[in-house]
Parts: sequence; structure tokens; C-alpha cells
Amino acid sequence: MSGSERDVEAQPSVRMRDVARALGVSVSTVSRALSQPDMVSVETLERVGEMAARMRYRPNLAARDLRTRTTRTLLVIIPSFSPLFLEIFRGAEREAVRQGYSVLMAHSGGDADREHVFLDQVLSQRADGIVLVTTADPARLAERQPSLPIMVTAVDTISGIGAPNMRIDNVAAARAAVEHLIGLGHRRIAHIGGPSDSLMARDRAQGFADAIAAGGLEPAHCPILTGAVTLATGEALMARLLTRYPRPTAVLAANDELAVGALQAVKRDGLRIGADISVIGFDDLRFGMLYDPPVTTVAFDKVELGRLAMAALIARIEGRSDVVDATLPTRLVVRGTCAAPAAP
Amino acid sequence: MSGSERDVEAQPSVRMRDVARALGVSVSTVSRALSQPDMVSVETLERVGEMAARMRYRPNLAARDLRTRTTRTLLVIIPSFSPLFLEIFRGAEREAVRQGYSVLMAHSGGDADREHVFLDQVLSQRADGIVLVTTADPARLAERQPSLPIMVTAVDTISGIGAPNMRIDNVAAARAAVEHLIGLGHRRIAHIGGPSDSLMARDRAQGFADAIAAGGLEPAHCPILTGAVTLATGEALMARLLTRYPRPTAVLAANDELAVGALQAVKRDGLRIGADISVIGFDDLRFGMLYDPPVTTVAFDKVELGRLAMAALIARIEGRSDVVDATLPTRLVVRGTCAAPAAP
DNA sequence: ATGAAAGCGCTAACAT
DNA sequence: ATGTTAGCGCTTTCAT
Repeated sequence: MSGSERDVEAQPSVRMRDVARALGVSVSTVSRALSQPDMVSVETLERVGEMAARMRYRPNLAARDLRTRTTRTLLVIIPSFSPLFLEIFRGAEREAVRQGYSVLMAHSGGDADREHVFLDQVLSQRADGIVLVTTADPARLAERQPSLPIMVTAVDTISGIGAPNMRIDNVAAARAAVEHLIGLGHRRIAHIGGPSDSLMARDRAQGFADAIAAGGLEPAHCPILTGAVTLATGEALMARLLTRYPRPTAVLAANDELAVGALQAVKRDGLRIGADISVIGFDDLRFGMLYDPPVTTVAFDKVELGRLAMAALIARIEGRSDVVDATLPTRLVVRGTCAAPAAP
Repeated sequence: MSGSERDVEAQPSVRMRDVARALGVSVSTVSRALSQPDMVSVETLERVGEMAARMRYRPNLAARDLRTRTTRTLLVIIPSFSPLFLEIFRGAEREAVRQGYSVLMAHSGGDADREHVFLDQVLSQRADGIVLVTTADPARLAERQPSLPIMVTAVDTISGIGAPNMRIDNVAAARAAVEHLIGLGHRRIAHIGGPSDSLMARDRAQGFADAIAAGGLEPAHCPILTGAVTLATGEALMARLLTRYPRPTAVLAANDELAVGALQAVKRDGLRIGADISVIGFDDLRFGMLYDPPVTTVAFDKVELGRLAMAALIARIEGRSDVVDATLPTRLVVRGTCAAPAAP
């Protein structure tokens, strides 16, 4: 009880052997009764079940996993607790449970090292596969090439590793959002983007730039600012935009969190949302919907994205038909933060 | 490749034995080099390290776990993805990583069965211990008594199982919040509470009732309504309160989500927040702070709560001094949703 | 400092 | 339908 070493109050831990002895049968009989019920007589089945319950027997999964080389446990790695990723997780989890797998979530915090620690958990047979929602470092992942776990990626794709990917078309979605603003009459539209090491952020910025070019807007009036995906960043970057002359009349934010931050800056400056500055966000997060006014945003079925990713993972694990990539549709949800620009 | 059975493209999977052979040493030497570096010669240490890396050797953790009866992995079970629980998880995770453990999150969805599935993961040696953040069914948990995993509870306590508990004093915190309202001059104060099968919700309701009694307010004018902890519930219950005569002038909500829902109902009815209806929430969630006006709320250090729980868990696992319960302080954060009631 | 051998608790041939 | 046996890949005595 003194040292700092492992010294748990040794639970005697009932083993299969103990149950077998108590019943006067062999371990294999118990094993079969427990996992292949139709291979034993009804009577033994019943006796074993009863005794196992009475003795509070719990299988040692480490032993079973070692023997069967399978865990029926899957990992979902998310980079942060953003509602976007949590919704995706929810979909993935539901599908896995439906198919009889356990799911555990790991949180990389965007740290490549920690991400790899979790990948190793699969290679080390603690789990059967991984749904990787966005990666901290695609290049490093591709380098690991020969020793990658069974994996499906969601949101960001990783080229060259042959992992199925479930995504939305961020470029097209961003373009459509900007086109909506142009349609309203905006000519000076800025982009508040996520960090440039994020593929998703880069794609959204790309779509923004495409639409600006296609619409023939003056690029000098349509700046792209980037930063971390936080409220504070959205607010700071918008504050910077508001000092420009001529001021942009609309902003596409790379997600709803940045959008809300931006809107806070607009409010703080005493400008009118819509009339003075229009804002569009991304991902349709609930707190954007609750904002006053509710944020216009690019929406898609996040739960379904997770579900598809998990279904693809399980299909791979079970050796079923290789599922190919999927791209889910997006749609612009028009709410209260956009209007035609006031006459210049 | 056809059937639906397990049939993964058999990764040859390098074993320790393979590394040993390649080096012409015994498995024990490799094992020692990898986990007890000071028991082998510097030269062997180096050669083994190199070869293991070159062969991309990954230890089979199922085998190691089986042998050592430990996993260095801990589970945190949360009932939902509410920011409250996610913050607690964040604190727990940080502490575990700091102490060299892996953490995985499991999500019970408030379902007692799923909760027990995860508890069994520990009994089945897939993890070393559990931080249980709130439980779906304390009674059932207590019944499992002799076969419970090493566990620490956060938020809700479970009596009679001897698990350390990290919490806040919900009764006192709720009472203090109501006293604040009474201090502002309110005499008709309602409570929008969480489900009565939640201990946390019951405690908050209790604190509410205590304060009403202590303040000598007319109980008939201070109703307690309860429901699920969702925005929609908050809105619906507030709508109901607004039809009462005489109308309450203030509401204590059991958390910020209910509070925001309630505020939405107030807005929709064209009443003034503060002047007509004051609202206090609980938990200091970010989206309450962002609301317009920002929600007055009961705050506490959620991350620290998680950290403490995890520290206590690890201490138990490592057989160190039994950590006792802890109660963290709360404080009322006064923001924009409270004012003195308009003259009646 | 290293090797040989035993065994963690389970499942899966192989017998009977 | 049940029992016997042989490992899964690792760590850890016990020898040397």
C-alpha cells in the first residue's frame, strides 16, 4: 500500500477455468457455451450460463483478442470537439453499434504525434480499424505507408494511401455561397478562412477564390484572411476587415464559429448585420442557428457522413466489397445574416 | 474474398520473435531492450532499436496486456456531448496523458445498458479504470456492487459503492442563484429543471426550493417544471410559464441550454429580457455567453473537475493514497439576463 | 548480459 | 456433444 507502483487490490478475477471446474466440464465446453451456443447441448448451455452469471464471470478480452486477432472495437479520431466532428462521430458510432461493434473516441487535438499514437493502437491490435476525421499531417501519414492501419478518412482525404474518403465538395460549396452573395449585388467580398494547413480550409478558400474570379470581381477588394478556427479569430479578423477602405460588404467565413466571431465584431462596431455587412458561415452548427440573427450557412448531413465512413470501415474489415469514396451534397441555408449591400 | 466473414488482407505483422531472429538474439533480449533498457548492453539496445524500427515492429498489445494484466488505458464515460461533459473530459484527458496513460472516451447516451457495456470493458481488461461522468442508473450500479471496475465518479455521486466523487455543490449553487434573484426584488420565481432521474437536476431543484422557502416566497407562485435538457424543452416550458397568472418575473434554469431555450420563448412573446423576465442558467456554457444578451449563469471550473477525477483514478490504480471526494467552488456570473422586476 | 522455458486466459483444431 | 491439446505474442522468473 505504500509505494507508487501498480498494486491494485487484486480482484481474484474469475477465469473460464474456474467456471469449468465448478461445473465439472472442460474449458472448451464453457467457451463454446458462451460463444457458440448451438454447439453444446441445451442443458449444458443453461448450466454454464447460470454458473457464469452466478460467479460473475467476465471473459478476459485481452486473451480473446490475442487468440482471435480481433477486438470488435473501432476507433474514431477527431481533431477537436467542434460540433462538426461530434456530429460525424455520432453517425459513425450509431452505425458501428448497429453492426455489433464498440466504438471509442480519441481526440488528437490536431497533434500529429498523438494521432499516430492512436493509429498504433490499431496496429498493436487494440482495435480493428479507424475512422480518421481530418488529419493533422497528411504528408507524414502518407510516409508511414506500409504500416498503416485499416482506415477510412472523413472530411479530409489523404492522397496515395488508398483509404476510402467520405466528404463534401468544399470547393463547390464555397463557390456557391459566394455566388449567392454576388447575386445579392455584393462586389467586395472577403474570406475569413481556417488555417492553411487544413485541407478543408484550403478548399473552402479555393472555392471562394474561384467564385471571385468567375464573377469578375476585383481581387484587390476581395481579400482572404486566415487563422485558427475560433471565435476570437473570427472577431479579430473581421475587426481588421472593417478598417479597410473600401470596406467589404460581405464575408464568407470558413465555418460558423468564425462567422459568429465576425458578427460579434460587426455588432461591436455598431454596424448593421445584413445592411452593412453580410456574413455566411459553414457547417450549420447549432449555435450559429441560435445567434441573433441566425447565421446563413452551408449545411450538410454530418451524421450521415459519419455513418457512411463507419459503414465503409466495417465493410473493409469484414473483407466485403471495397467501398469507394462518397461525396455528400451541400446546401446553402439562407437565414438572417445576408442582404443586398446598401448603395455604395 | 467473397463471404462476409473476417478476412482482412493478412498483414504479415512482425512479431518480436521475427526481430529476435533477424538479430540472432532471443526474444527475451528484444523484450528487455524495448521495455527495460538498462537490463541490456548498450550495443544490443541500439541494434534492437534499429532493427525494430527498420522492420516496423509494433508490439502486440493484446499479448502484453494479457501478460501484464494492465493496459495503461483509461476510459471516460460521458452521458452526452454537452459542452459541460466535454470540458470535464478535456481536463481528465490532459491529466491522464500527463501521467502517461491513454484515454478513450465512450458515450453512453444516458443508456444504462451501454454504460454497463463500457464498465465491462474494464472488468474484461481492456482498460484499467473508468471515470464515470454522471450515471444513467445509480441503483443498478450499486447492485452490481461486488463486480464494479476501478472507478471514480464526476458530477453525480453514487452512494454505497465507495467510489471517490468530484463534484460541485449543486444545492448550494442553485440556492445562491435564487437568492440573487430575491435580492433583486423578485417574488415570483420559477424553476425550469432537468429530468428528475438526474441527481444533478434534482439537487438544483432542491436548492431552488430551499431558497424559495428560506426567502419566505409564496410556493404557489414559484413552480418547478422539469423536462429533458434541451433547447426545445426550455422554450416549451417557458412558454407555459408565460401563460400563468400572475406571471413569474424570474426563472432559474437547470442549465444554460434550458436557459437559452427559455430566453427564446421570452423573445418570441415580445417580452423584454430582464425588465419583464429575468433568467439565470447553469454551467457557464459558451453558447450562453454568446447569446444576446449574454446569459447570467452559475459557473465552475469544469476542466479542473475532470482533472481531479482523473488524478484520483490514477492514484487508485497505482495503489496510492486513497483520494477522498472533492467539492469545487461555484460562482454566479452576472451578465445580461437579470434585472429588478418591473413594478407589479 | 543473455537465453530457455513457463504461462497469462482464451479459442480452435483435432480427437473421441 | 464434449474433452484434449496446442498455441496467440508477450513478459518474467530462473539459469547460465
